[in-house]
Amino acid sequence: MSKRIPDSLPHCELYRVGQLAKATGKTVRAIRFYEELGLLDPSERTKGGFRQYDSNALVRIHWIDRLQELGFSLKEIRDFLVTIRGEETAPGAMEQLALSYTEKLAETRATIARLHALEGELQDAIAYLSTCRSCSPSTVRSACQSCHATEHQDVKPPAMVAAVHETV
Amino acid sequence: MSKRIPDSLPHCELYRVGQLAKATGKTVRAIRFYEELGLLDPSERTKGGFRQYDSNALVRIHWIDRLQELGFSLKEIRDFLVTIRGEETAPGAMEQLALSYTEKLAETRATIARLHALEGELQDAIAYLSTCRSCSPSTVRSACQSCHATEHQDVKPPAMVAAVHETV
DNA sequence: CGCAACTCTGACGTTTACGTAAGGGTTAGG
DNA sequence: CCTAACCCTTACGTAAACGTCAGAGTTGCG
Repeated sequence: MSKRIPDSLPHCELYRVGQLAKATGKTVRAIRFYEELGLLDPSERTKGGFRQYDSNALVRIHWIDRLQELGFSLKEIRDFLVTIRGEETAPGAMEQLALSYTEKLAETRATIARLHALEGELQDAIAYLSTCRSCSPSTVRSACQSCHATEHQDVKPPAMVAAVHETV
Repeated sequence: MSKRIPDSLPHCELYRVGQLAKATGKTVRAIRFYEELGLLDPSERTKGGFRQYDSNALVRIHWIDRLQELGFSLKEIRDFLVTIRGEETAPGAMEQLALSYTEKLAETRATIARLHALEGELQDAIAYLSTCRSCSPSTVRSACQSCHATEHQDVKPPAMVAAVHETV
C-alpha cells in the first residue's frame, strides 16, 4: 500500500527540508531563506547534498515564528544569534537576550494599548454607523454631509466615519 | 523679518502639499502617493498646477493613518472608498463600511489576544533568564545546555529561551 | 535498474509603501 | 524683474520576506 511513505514523520531523528516544512507550516523556500540569513543551519547534509535537520530545528523555527509575531524582523532575529554567539560567557549572552526581550516587551505593551484605543474607535464608529440604518434608504449618498438623523443629533461623527463623509 | 512666511499655517483655508505634509506628519511624497492610489485628491489646483487642499484632507489623512495602524493596506483603504462611491444610497454605503469595520474589529481583538499571549511568553522568558545571572560568570556559553542552576531545577526553559540554547 | 518524489543551486520576480534623484516650472516677497 | 523656496512630473530605487521558475542531481521502493 505505502509505496515510499513520502513525507511521513521520521522514525529516525533526522528531517529533510520538506518534512521540516510540513512540520512547521513553513515553506521549503522559507526554511532555505532562513539559512541564507544565518538563522538556521541543517545539522548535517547527506552525501548527495540534502539538508538534514534534527529536532532543534523545530524549536528554532517556532522561536522565529514567535519573534516575527512580536514584530521582530528576520534581521533582528539574526542579530540575536550573532550577539549570543559573540558573548563569551553564558550569563553575558543571556543578559543580552533578556535586554532585547525587555525592550520588546515594552513595545508590545505599547502596541496592545494602541490597538485597544483603536478597538474603541472602531466600536464607536460601528455604533454611529448603525444609526445610519434609520436613514431613509432612498437618501442619496451625497446627502450624508447634511444628515440630520435623530440619532445623530448633536453627535459629531467619529473620525473613522467623518473622513468618508467627504467622499462625495 | 519674515521674508515669505514659508510653510506657516494658512490664514486662508487652502493648504499646499508641503503644509499638509507638515500638518499631518506625512511626507510630500506620501501624500502624492495617496493621490496616485485614489485615496486623496486635492480640492483644486492653482493655475500653475500646485495642489491645494482644504481641511477635509487633514481628516482624510488621519483616517488613513488610523486604518494603517489597524493593519489595513492602502489598497484595502482604497477599496473602502471605491465601495462607498459605488453604493447608490447612503445607508448602503455606511452599511458596507460598518461591515468592514466589524470584520477588522474582530481581527484587532484577535491580534490583541495574540499579543497578550506573547507578552506572557516574554515575561516568562525574562524571568527565566534573570536566574541565569546566578550562573558563575566564568561559565562558557556552550555549557548552557547542561546548566543546572538551582533556580532552573525542574524548570524547563520556555520556548523563547530554549531555541537559543542550541546556538552552540 | 527504473522511476517517482524530493532536493539542490542559482537567479530573477513580487508586493507594499514609499525614497530619491533629475530636470524643470511656480509663487511671491523685495 | 529677481530669487529663494516651493512644487511638478517621470521614473528608477529600496527593503522585507519570501515566490517561482529552470535545469540538474539524489533517494529509495519495487
